[in-house]
Amino acid sequence: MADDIHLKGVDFNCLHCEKQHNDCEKTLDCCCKNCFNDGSTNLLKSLDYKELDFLVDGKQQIIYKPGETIIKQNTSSTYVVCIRKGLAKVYVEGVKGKSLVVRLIGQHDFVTGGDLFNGNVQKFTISAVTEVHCCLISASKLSQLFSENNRFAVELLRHHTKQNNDLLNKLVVLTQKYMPGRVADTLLYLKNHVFCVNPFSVPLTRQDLADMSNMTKESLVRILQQFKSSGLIKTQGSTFEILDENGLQEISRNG
Amino acid sequence: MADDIHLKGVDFNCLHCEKQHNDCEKTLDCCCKNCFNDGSTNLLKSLDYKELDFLVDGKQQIIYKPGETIIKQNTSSTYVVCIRKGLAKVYVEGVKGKSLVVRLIGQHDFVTGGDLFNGNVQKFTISAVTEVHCCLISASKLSQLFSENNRFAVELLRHHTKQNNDLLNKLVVLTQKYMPGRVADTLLYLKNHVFCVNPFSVPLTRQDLADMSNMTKESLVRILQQFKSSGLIKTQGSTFEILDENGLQEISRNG
DNA sequence: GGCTGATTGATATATGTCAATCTTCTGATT
DNA sequence: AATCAGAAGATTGACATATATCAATCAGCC
Repeated sequence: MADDIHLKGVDFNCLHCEKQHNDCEKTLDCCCKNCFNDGSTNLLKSLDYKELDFLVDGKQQIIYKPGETIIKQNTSSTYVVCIRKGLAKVYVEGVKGKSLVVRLIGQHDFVTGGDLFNGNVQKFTISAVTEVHCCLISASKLSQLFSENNRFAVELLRHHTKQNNDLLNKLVVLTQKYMPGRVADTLLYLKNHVFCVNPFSVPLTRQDLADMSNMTKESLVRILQQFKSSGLIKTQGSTFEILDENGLQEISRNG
Repeated sequence: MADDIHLKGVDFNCLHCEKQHNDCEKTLDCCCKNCFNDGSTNLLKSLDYKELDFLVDGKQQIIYKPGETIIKQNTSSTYVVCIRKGLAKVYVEGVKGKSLVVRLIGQHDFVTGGDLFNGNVQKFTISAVTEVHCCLISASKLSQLFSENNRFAVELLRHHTKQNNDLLNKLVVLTQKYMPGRVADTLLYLKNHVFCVNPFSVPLTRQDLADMSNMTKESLVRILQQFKSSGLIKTQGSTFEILDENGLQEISRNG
């Protein structure tokens, strides 16, 4: 989720805000061109400035309050969402009222999938955990770029492929590991892929963490207590500290 | 998996076999141009003959015996596989020796995903259930087509999006439904998406069916017995007949 | 006839459910 | 700013149950 980007070309004033481009690049906070940077795929790098301008022209910048729904499962949407600020959860509303949190998205994450090119409905819900500033970009603009720049199409396919692989992995983790292994995976995911610092503060409820690990909140709490008394982690309210990452990885491996 | 296709253009002799094009189209058995027909996305239809020729030129046609591995998880591969004949299973080799069958592929199915554009390794294994005739096509050819034909890139993205949605659905089914619901889903999948006839013969072991439903073979057998005595299905060895599809769907819904 | 796979049964266990208590946060009131 | 009340979330415990495991028998098939 956090990755430095290198814009090609010379310095210029950002067309979408009053700052200098250098400021935009530094803060990664305002200029929407920075939205198209995904830690793993970096969709941005295959587009030049002209193409970026085309893409971000007419985008909508929206602010959501904690708890608000950004995209609702089973409604159709032809937007690509990219997060400028804040944390949101992507989850599937399953059977018997249960939810399954598939991933967390934060600054510069990019969400396609669901509908987009399918004409069907979204297969997941995205809702704001903290206040979220994000941009909505029309999907049709993406496809228009494909013929001009086939590297961009390949990047987008890469992005989808990665999501696919992540889902396959989640499928195995959630169905074949015991609870301690699943909680260990969730904790390692939070530390290494979402917050990227060690004592980290999680703006999620235990229920959310349980929905990420496919178990009840009671079970999650019990496993956390076990980890605490084994000296693997330290928790204080919503603050978590990983004390023994190797230990957690061991537990993750053994399922 | 079964879908009629309509090739555009006038009749012609197939360039890749000795038959007339009309025969190829009818039997869907020989001409590799028919490989690029996926029941749901129909990748073929966005390509013209020149582009198809480019794509299938230099493809490899291979035959695999039952049980043979076509693509092995954790090895890299830059091929797209399309099945000309036979049945294969796509599965993930998970933890503690467990396998999870993600989907079955048959005639005219198209498998991307895994590596392809990622430079990484495949995240799943494909192995032949019956004798499989398939074509391997170099992935780099696909990306070369993107700039000439952006509809093709969109179709490929659709294909990926559909796979993504299927995986999300499988995630919910396997984690949130009880065993009867999961077995019902597996049976309905076999009848409606794989074999498409009612009394159907399944060349899979009970272990395979259990791996599709995320349970042990013993549990699977027990559920099947329950379904039999409830009059929902009839089984005789590897032959299954769905007697009460609505009943199965009801069980699927209630988890 | 022996091997592989299918079925059935008895038992163990991981995990969920339900209920009670405890903690933390929030927001209104003074 | 301090206090308090209420609510929402977190934790703990006792119990229920879905599902796996292990072992034995049965059936089909080169």
